[in-house]
Amino acid sequence: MDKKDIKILLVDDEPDILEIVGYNLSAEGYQIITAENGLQAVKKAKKEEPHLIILDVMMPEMDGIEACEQIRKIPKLKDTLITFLTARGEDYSQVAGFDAGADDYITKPIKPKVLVSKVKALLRRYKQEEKDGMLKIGNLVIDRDEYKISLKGEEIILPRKEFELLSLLTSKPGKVFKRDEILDKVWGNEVIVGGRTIDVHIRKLREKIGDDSFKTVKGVGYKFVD
Amino acid sequence: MDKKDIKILLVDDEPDILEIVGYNLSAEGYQIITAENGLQAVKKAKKEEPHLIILDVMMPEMDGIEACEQIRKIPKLKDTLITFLTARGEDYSQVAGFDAGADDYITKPIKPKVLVSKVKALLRRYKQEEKDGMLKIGNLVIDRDEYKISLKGEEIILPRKEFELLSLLTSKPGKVFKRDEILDKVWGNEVIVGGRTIDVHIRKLREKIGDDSFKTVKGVGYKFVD
DNA sequence: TTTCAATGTTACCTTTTTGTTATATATTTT
DNA sequence: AAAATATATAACAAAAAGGTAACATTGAAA
Repeated sequence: MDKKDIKILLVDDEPDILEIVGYNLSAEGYQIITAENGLQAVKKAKKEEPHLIILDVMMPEMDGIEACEQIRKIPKLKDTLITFLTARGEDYSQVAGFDAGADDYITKPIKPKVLVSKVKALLRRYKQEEKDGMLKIGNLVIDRDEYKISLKGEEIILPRKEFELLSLLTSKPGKVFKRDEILDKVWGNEVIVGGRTIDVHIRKLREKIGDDSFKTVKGVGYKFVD
Repeated sequence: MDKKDIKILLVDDEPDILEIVGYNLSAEGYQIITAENGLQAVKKAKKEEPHLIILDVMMPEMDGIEACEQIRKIPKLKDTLITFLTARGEDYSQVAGFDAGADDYITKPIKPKVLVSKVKALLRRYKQEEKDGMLKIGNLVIDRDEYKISLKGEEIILPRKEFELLSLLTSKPGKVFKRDEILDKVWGNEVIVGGRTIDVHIRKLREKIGDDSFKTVKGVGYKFVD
């Protein structure tokens, strides 16, 4: 993911802080959104789905700790990183913050260089965790990052379409994926392909992975089974 | 199976890790057992037969990989789930881990939320519940996602029309569905089919699911009963 | 009880859907 | 640009599903 695609939500009631922090992070190329209190923060987080939220602990309306807890309750934001801004020495904030589900904290007064490097570090971790695309099903290991699979330890490189098809089907073993759904997810709605295209790709997967792993549900679609 | 009946064996040489991971999993309601090295792990695994083993890769005495291999050799632990704890970026560990028979891995540093959700995901297989498209009626389970049903645990694959007919009738057990209604919902209004079509499909369902489940209401239609 | 319309049953036919192979057309790599 | 690799399609084969006709059976009303 590119830096310019990363959204950071900045929450503080002091405009000065918003500005200085915002400026420094913008300069790094991140997309910045701001909020002035916890309530606003929760709303904006839900709407914008930022990758990282920098939350001041002390704020009117709703403090950072509570905002953090609220945000953590929103399922789609479960992987969002949250870091607190706390005054130095406020030990309590740090502990409470971690309990509330924070990933890091930054102490005031803010030093731009420290801030930027912490943010970078956090997002690096985030990126890496996003890359944990390894999936094991039976004797099949699928590495979504490297576009390769291994079957009983044997590495197999699949062409893109085949890989994506496999990837889709294995994302929910047992579930029947309708032809429409497969076309949509693997080929994209816009592309119009012939009626036998999916079948042919399924056949290739069957050759490589094993016949029994792919079940046809006539009139509906295909499913992957363990 | 209830959460409190699920045993997890935690293996790490660092007490801190044992504590934090143990704490989080206990809080979820799992039974926790610990070991401090591979040797101990193998012994305890044999004795306690845990459902899941969380193994650190790097340990004194016997590392996680070897412990895993040993455990996999014990027949009664064939179905035990094993997940590794590895330092981030240790690609080798991951591959080796899967080869040794691991089911998943968790990267350090450990994020409690990630840990808990991974554990839950792994253990989901022990619990049948938690699926939306599932409908249970007596000894019949209808899985709309997988387009299959199971009768007394026996899996049956139904052709589409039969499945849809069954699906319709079971959507309101006891309710009589008029022939018109059935035609409309299963065949679609546009399609014109002969007068015996529904009957034939009902017959097929009766053959597969059981005669008594489908009652004829003469002059009206059919209903499904428990 | 008899009647008759509604439903059950069977075997068979038709249509639909999928599988398979060969071939054409991109696309990428060298 | 040539070669190698991917992807799509066409055309046919195979299989499964769906539908129907013809007859049997049922059960409620006369």
